[in-house]
Amino acid sequence: MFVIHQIPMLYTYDYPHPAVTVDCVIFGVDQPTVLQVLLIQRKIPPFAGAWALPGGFVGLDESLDEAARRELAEETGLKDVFLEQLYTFGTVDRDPRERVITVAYYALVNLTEHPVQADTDASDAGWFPLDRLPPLAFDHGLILERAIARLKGKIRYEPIGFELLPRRFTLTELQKLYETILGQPLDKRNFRKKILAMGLLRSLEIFRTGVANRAARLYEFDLEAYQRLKQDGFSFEL
Amino acid sequence: MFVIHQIPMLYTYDYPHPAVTVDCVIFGVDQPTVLQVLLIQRKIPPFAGAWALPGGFVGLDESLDEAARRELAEETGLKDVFLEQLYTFGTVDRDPRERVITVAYYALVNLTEHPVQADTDASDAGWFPLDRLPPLAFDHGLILERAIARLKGKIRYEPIGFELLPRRFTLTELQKLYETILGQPLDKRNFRKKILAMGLLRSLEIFRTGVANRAARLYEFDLEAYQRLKQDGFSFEL
DNA sequence: TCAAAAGTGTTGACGGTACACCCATGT
DNA sequence: ACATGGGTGTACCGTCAACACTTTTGA
Repeated sequence: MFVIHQIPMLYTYDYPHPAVTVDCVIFGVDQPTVLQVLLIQRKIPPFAGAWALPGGFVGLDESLDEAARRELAEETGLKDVFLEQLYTFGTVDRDPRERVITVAYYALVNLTEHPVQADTDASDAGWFPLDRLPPLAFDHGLILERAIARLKGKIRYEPIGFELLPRRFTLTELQKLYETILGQPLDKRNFRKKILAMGLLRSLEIFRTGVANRAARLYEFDLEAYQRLKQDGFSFEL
Repeated sequence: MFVIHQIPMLYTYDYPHPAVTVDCVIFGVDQPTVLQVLLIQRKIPPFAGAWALPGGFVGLDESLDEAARRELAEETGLKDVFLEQLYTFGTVDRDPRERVITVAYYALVNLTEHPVQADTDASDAGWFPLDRLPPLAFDHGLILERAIARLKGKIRYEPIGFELLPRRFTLTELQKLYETILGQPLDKRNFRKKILAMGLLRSLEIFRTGVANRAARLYEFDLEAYQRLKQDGFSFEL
């Protein structure tokens, strides 16, 4: 049985109409700093039981960005996060059912301030560290790979790493984050010098106490300062 | 009248199906170095008479990349060029007829070796310098802006500028190209030092003669050398 | 011989990297 | 007192930017 959905009144053109979905690669970190991705377990075929990126079909009355934000909220409860278009995947046989074109987005989330609800549709959701991934449905492994590459590239010259941390963080936490994403150790003194010299961090008179060592000073990312500097052709580097 | 086109047999899902197109931003240069874009004049509404990016609908049996290459060949005769996905545009009212999602690509072309045929469909095509653009149909102005930004960014850290030049070129031609794309003058001695030090250029024993000044040495881009270096974690810079 | 572009080196400033020790805190 | 992570400065080196004159060629 064919169901024709929402054909607009003006539609008089003999053009193909594929299905279009948005999928979201959602990165988060927890302590100790491990990069993780949010996956959802499929309940229905194809790939029933396999894990997949959260996502869904794009409505005719919503933009791609809106669709991505809606799906994100519906399936994980996340709102107001850093979200950016990644790439559009459109090979012919991505989905065994019919031709599906997928616009992939990626999002950065800090787990402490945006707790992720297991999704509303009663399918399982879970965080997976990048080195312990289950087999993924469709070509989602490919999408994830591309998202990781983008994250690694972008984090060097745009201050997006802060999205993954709680609003207040220590310099060591920030450094650990960079080390996990870039996959290489960084020199502590050089890292601090560089990041502080940029003038993007507000240093607070608050310290992380209750640990079995010297209390660490907390910092906040100073968005206004960043926007001011960016206008004068300032470039964030490493 | 509704025309339902190529509904696949497996199609039993009640999901919206927008139209999907690919559009191509094709950059070229001519002498003296001016960056130009290829545009096509529309014959039919909407936006009849206005200029637009070449492009067209994506078939259900071809990938997005294939569709972009096909449209490029059909409308301009160009083949085997540097082509890369740019961004996907999906706001709701981009096209007054119906919901259309457009996957934009950009291409770099050297005019001397790939002469562009006025397209086959008997509509006019033409090159426009970036500072003398006609009003563009749909949101093609937006797409073009994004393509320019991408080109400016990418040319600094990937050796794609060579795609715009003939196979053999002088260092001054290369420098002029970078100056136009980046929109700033570069120091001649520093530019030569840097670009030659990378070891990506094969220096030839051929000279550009017949000009009213000293003959300039010609160079070729050495693709093999680049691929070798890239594997060892080499990074092209400016 | 003139005009027009090709070609070529040096220096100083700056930023990046390498590197080791003392301090504060809780157990 | 000890274990754990917090916090700090310097010296060397390489890279980038600034800068001007001589050479070749055709008109």
